[in-house]
Amino acid sequence: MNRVVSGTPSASVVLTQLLTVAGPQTRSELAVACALSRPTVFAAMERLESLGLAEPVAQRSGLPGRTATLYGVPAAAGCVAGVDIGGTNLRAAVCDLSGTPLVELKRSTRARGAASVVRQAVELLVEARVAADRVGVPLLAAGVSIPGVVNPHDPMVRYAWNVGEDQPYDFYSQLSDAIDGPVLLENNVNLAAIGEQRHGAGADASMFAVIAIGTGVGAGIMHNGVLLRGAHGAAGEVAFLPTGHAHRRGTPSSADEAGGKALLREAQALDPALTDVAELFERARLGDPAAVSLVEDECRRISEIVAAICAVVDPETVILSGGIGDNDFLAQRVAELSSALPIPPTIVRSALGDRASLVGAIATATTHAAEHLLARVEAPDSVTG
Amino acid sequence: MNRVVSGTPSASVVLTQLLTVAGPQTRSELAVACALSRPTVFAAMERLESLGLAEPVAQRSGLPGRTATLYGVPAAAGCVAGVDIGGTNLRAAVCDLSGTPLVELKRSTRARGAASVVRQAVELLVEARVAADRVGVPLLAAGVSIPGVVNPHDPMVRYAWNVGEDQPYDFYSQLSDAIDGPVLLENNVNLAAIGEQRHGAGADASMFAVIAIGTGVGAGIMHNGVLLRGAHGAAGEVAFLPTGHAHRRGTPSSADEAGGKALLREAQALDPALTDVAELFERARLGDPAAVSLVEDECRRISEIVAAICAVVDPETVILSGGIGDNDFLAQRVAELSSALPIPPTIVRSALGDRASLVGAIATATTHAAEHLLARVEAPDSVTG
DNA sequence: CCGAGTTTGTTAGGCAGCCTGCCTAACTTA
DNA sequence: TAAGTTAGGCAGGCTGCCTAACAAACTCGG
Repeated sequence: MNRVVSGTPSASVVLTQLLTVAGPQTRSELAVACALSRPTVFAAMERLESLGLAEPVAQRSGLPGRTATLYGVPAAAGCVAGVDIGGTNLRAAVCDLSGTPLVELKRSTRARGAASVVRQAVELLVEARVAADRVGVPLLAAGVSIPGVVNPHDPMVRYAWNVGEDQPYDFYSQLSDAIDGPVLLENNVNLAAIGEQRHGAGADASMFAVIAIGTGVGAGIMHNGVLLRGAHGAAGEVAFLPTGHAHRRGTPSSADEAGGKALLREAQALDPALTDVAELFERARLGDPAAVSLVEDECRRISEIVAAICAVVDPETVILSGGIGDNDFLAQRVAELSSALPIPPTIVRSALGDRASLVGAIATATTHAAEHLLARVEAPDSVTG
Repeated sequence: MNRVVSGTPSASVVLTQLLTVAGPQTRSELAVACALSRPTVFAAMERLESLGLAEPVAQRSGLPGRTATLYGVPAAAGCVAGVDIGGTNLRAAVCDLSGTPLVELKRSTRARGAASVVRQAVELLVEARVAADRVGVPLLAAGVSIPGVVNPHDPMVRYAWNVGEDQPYDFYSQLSDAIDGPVLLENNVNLAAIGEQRHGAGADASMFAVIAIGTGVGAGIMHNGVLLRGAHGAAGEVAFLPTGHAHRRGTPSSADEAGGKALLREAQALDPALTDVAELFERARLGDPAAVSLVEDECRRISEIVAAICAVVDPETVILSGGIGDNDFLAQRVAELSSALPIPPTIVRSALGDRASLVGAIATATTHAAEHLLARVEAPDSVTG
C-alpha cells in the first residue's frame, strides 16, 4: 500500500544511539545499547558510513580481546544550534550532533523590539558558527527560546513584552529567513523545563513544573517526558492566574505581579536607591524589616502560583528558576509555605541556572536532527519538511 | 536476547480492530482498517478463531461480488464492566468486549461509608451480570469510578467525602477481593474526561478539561488522548485552588466552595424552603433577584476555576458537567465571563450528562481487555498481571 | 616467547512475518 | 447468460532480523 522508503530500520536506531551518547562507541557497545545482534549493527554501520553519517575515529586497545574500532559522527554530517533570546541577555551555542556545545556566546540584549532583537540574535549565532568552524557544515536544527506565547498553529508570537515587543510578531518567519536550517521556536520557560528534564532537576520525575521568575513569571510543565504546550501554546502562562493577591488589590489579573519588574518597583517605592532585586534579597537576609516584608510578600505570591499548579496538574516536583526564583532564601521560604498544601510537591532550585532555556533549545534541536537526519541523507532530492 | 513470545503480531492488531468497532466485520474490511494485506488478516483470523476470540456470525450478500463472512467476538470470550460509585447514585453496566452495554443498572446510594458503599456497588454489579447472562463468562476488566483522589502508587483513596468516607480507604483491595476480574479504579471526573473524549464533546480537541460541579467540584484534563493524572493522582483537584473568593472571605482554601453543597447551604440561608439547587436555578431564570445574585456568584467561582485551568494548561475546550455544571443557564454565563480571559477556551456542556463517568469506566475497561486478552488466551498457565 | 583466554570482525544459514501476484468461487446487474 | 465485482485462498518471494560458527587480533600469565 503506502510503502515508505524505510531503508534499514536498524540503521535509524543505531544512528540515534550514536547521537544520544557523546563520544565514540564501538559497534559491540552499540549492539548492546540497541538490543540488536552484532551482524545487524555491523550492517547498519556500514550503511551509515557510506551515507557519511558515521566514521571510525579511533582504535581502542588495552582491554583483553581484539582491538575495537570506535565510531563517531563526522563533523561534516552537520551541527545543531541553540539560541536563547532574553530581555537582558542573548545566548547562542553551536553544538555537534550529540548536543555537546562547541562554542557558546553570551551578550547583553542591546536591541529593543522584535525585529532588532532577532537581528542581534542571528548575528550572535553567525558569530558562534564562525568561532566553532561550522560555517560550511549544514545546520540541521536551531532551537530558539523566546519569552512569549508560541502558538503551534499560528506563526505569531504573543506577549513578548520582555524583548520590548507588545504586538504579535512573526518571529518564526523572521528567524527562518535569516537562519539556513530548520528553526524550532519555543517559549523560554517550556525550554527550561525540557532542559531540566534532560540534564537537570527533573530527570527522574514523571511530572514536574518549572516556575521561572525573572523580569516576568512563567511556568513550564512536563508530563512523562512530553511538554504540555496547551492548545494555543499558552500552558504555564501563570501570569494570567486570578490570584488572591491580585483580587485583594482590585486588579482582576495583573500579569507581572510576581515578576521582578513589579518587585523592583515596590522596592524602589520604599527606597529609590535600590537598583537590583538581588540587593533587596541581601537586605532581607540581613534582617531589614521592610525588605523582609517585601520578600515575604513575594514568597506568598509564588506560593499561590505553586498552589494553583498543584491543584490543576499535581506535579511531583516544582523547580524554581530564573533571576529571582533561583535563590536559596526564596526557595526555602516557598517550600515552607507550600508544605501546607493538601498534597505538597517537592520544591527545588534549578540545576541549570540561567542556562536552562539554552540547554532545552539545544535538546530540542538534537532531537529534531536525530529524527530527520537519516531521511534527509537517504532522499536528498525529496522535499524536506 | 529477550525473546518475547510474540505469537503473530498481526493477530493482536486485528483483534484490537475487531474489538474497537461494535458489530461484525468482514476480513477484507479488517484488512483495510489495519493496513494489512488480506492473506495476513486471513491467517490472523484463523489463529484468533482457534483461540476462541473470533467466530463467523453471519454472511453478507446483496452487494455486488461474492458473499462475505462477517466475524465477531464470541460472548464466551469475555465481557467487561463499568461501575460508577457516586454520592447520590450507583451505576453498573455489563458490556460486550467492544464496550456496548448489555445491561445498565442505576440505584440511589443508600449506603454511607466506604465499606458499605463498596458492598452495595458490588451487589449491583452482580445483579447486572446476572441480568446480562454473563455469569459464567470471564470478566476481563471492570472500570470503577470513585469520587476521591486515586494515587497510582498507593492503594489508598483519599478525600472520598461524597460517599461518606473522610479517612483514606483501600477501595482497590476491597473491590478486587469482591470482583472476579481485574479492577481499574479511577477518579470519577477523570473518567468523565475519558468518556467525553471517546464518545462526547472532547472527541476532536487535542487538549480539553472537564469541570464537574455536583456535590463537590473537580476537573479532569486530557492531553493528546492521555489523561493527566498527576504525580499523586490529584491533578484536577481544583477544590484545592486558592481562589480569589476564598481569600475574600478569609478562608485560605475551602474545598467545596463552588460545589452544590455550599451553594445549597447559601440558598437555604436565604430561604429555608429550598431543598434543591435546581429550584434555585429555576428562580434565577424567572428573575428572582436573590437567586440571581447567588447564581451569579456561583458562575464567578466557576469562571475563576476556568481561568486557573486555562492559565496552567491552556485547554482548547472546557466541558461543564455534573448536576450543577451541566446546565444551559450556567454554561452561557460562564462562557460570557470566560470570554474576557487572555486566551479564552471554548465552553460547552457535557455531551454524556451524568453517564460520563460510567462511559469512561467502560472505555478504560475495554482498553485494558483489548490489551491483555490475547496474551491471556495465548499463555493461560502464566500469571496474569 | 608462547599458549590460554577474550573480544572483535565476518560469513553462512535460517526463520518469522509480511508482501505481491494470481488464481478460483460466488454473487449482482444488465 | 455474460460482464463486472468482490471474497477466498494458494504460491512464491522479500525484508530484516536472528543464531551459529569461525577467523583475527589483542592481553596476560607463565
